[in-house]
Amino acid sequence: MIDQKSFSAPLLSWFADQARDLPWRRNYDPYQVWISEVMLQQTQMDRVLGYFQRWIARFPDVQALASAREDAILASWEGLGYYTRARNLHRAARYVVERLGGELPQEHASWLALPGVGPYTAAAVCAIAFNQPHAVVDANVGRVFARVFDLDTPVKERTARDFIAEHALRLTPPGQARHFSQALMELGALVCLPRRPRCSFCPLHDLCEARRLDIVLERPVPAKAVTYIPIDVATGVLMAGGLIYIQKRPTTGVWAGLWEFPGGTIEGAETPEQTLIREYMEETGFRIDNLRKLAVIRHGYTKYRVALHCFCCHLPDNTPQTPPILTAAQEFRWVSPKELDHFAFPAGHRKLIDQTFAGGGFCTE
DNA sequence: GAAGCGTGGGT
DNA sequence: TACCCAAGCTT
Repeated sequence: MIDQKSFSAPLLSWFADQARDLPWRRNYDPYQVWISEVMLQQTQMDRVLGYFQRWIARFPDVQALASAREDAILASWEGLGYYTRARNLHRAARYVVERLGGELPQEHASWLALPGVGPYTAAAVCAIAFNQPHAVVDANVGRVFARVFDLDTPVKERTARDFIAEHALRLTPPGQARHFSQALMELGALVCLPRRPRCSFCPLHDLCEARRLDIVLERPVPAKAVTYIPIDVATGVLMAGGLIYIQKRPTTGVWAGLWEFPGGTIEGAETPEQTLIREYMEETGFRIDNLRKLAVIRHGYTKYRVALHCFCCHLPDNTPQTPPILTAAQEFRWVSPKELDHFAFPAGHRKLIDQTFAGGGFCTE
């Protein structure tokens, strides 16, 4: 079995040389480490950096986050996806301020108790911010270990997970948890890549069993493939008097708490226009007319691949602007095109906004 | 354990 | 184009 020093020494040396200069690595402020870890869940570094800088400027510490409004938090998160993460950050910050005297915990178990903090994030924050030894196992580390130890089952399965966690902890040198845990993830992100591994640059080259057997691309063993479901959806920008109707989604489910234009899935033999008229009636009680096609926007979320059929639409003359019913939203507003920037929208709807109102407003009649 | 929860970039 | 991929958590 590989011993601690022969594994960690070349890895730490590589990390000291190759680690990226990331904002939270300047002083390892626990708040910044926490935010970065949550932002990085299920996404990649390049995508996060801009969001992180804007977030820290706007919510520089846990007190600022706790006292922020949820709409402002979601607006700062718009485009990152998995919006429950942002709502849980808000809940956790309020808990820390109200129950923990505004001090972030330093105990692994206390972190685990915060909303949105699971096994990975609790271990990562304690290792990276406080230099405590924990097994910090993300998808990168899973891939590195699957290759170095030639694991022949998917890394998400129990036996492989337990093996990886056990050895990640065993191989952590005393007093080096901060650097060791990051080095493993950094190696997975920069060298031990999924499809184009750069084995000739790898500090673990001589230890790697998959490399020795020349089966690096066969590790890790893939989990069951996801099947995607194509759907057609209709949505419409309702205009009246230069203002736009928007509504806030429920507190649970997909895009919880985000704002959107009404619409829904095209059923059976419906045309997109028929769907939109039906959905407006079901969701708001508005009887829309004068539909005009704007665009078809393609995007995906979770297991769905969406063709979003977009319209501009209006209300008949003398229609009251308060929706008679509101079955798919917490609240509604009429806003100017400029004000749309202050609300968080799902990515598909934001694309629609960018296309429709680029250059000062097209659909304003 | 499985499913729900987003998004954009790479190949 | 059509996949595949990513520093996970919750229910």
